[in-house]
Amino acid sequence: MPTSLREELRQAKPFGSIAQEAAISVSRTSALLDHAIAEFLKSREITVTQYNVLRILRRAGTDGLCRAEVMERMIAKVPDATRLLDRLEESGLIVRSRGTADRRFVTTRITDAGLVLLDELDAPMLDLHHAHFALLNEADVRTLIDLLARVRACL
Amino acid sequence: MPTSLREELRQAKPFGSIAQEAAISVSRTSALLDHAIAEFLKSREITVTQYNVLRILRRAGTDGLCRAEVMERMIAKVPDATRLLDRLEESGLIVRSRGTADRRFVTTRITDAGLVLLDELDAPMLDLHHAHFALLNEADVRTLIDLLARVRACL
DNA sequence: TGACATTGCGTGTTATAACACGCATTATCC
DNA sequence: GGATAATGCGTGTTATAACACGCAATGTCA
Repeated sequence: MPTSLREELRQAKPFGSIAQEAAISVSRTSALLDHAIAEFLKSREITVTQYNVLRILRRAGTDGLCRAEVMERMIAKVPDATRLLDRLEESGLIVRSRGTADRRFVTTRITDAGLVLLDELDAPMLDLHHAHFALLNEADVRTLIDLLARVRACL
Repeated sequence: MPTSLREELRQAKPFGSIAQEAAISVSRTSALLDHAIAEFLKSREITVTQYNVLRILRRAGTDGLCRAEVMERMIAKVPDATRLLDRLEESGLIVRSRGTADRRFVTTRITDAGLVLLDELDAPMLDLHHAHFALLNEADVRTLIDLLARVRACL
């Protein structure tokens, strides 16, 4: 039997409603998952946000993406995109070049160094993800994914 | 049919594994839920983190809690607790007083102003939570809570 | 009872997030 | 085709997060 959320958060009284408990469950679980990922990525001198940007740019391939396209693919909203990309460029993991057709666009691409870093992280990250969901069988995981998608449908 | 995570994040290729898709689903859903809550609380000049502290202190009652006790009840880890409480004290929503028995402890209590603010927020917050899970019936919500608890069990 | 470790909290500093604004470039409309 | 608006991005500034360190109070043990 897994520990209850009330025990985890040392709550004496029950939640005000089941919807509230569900909302806090999602936040709490996400915080723990993200924290575990962040701790692992810290060993490679990279944040979760930076890691997600690199994954987006690897998917984009040699064409790259402009600033706004990268951001709309992010899991969480990032208002200060410019300086997030600045830091990745300083680290040599991405390069930027102003567009030729429309000079307002700045195309961002992942570098070889960025690709090497991501490739090294792929296996351990998959292991982490599998470990985090090890107590659920595949049907449970699919149910979870489906339920969460239905929550997002009205957001 | 709810939109798929791949569409939301504009991903052409499928996920590397179902565990990865589940992890990203949790993060994405949490980010959207938290963002909606944050936007609402912004109208009352308060952040989600501050709101959670106030709720913890309201539960604690007149005895209050020391800094560390508040933090272990938080949903997400907060390293800079002192100045978070500083800001709440400056806003007049909490008060702090150094302990008499053990002068290392600083007891934090919610003020009347803090209680009034929370009471005003209770109904709209419950409405928000119910709206966010409106597409799920009660059995679905309980399933979601249970699945997430099982994920946290090995974290 | 005095030296040492432990606990709880505050402070200083750096990095990042958040917000508003401004500049350059392109599209639109008369 | 020139004024105006819209778009995409960068910059300046303030607020908050994150990290390491230090101080004061208490516990521990010879």
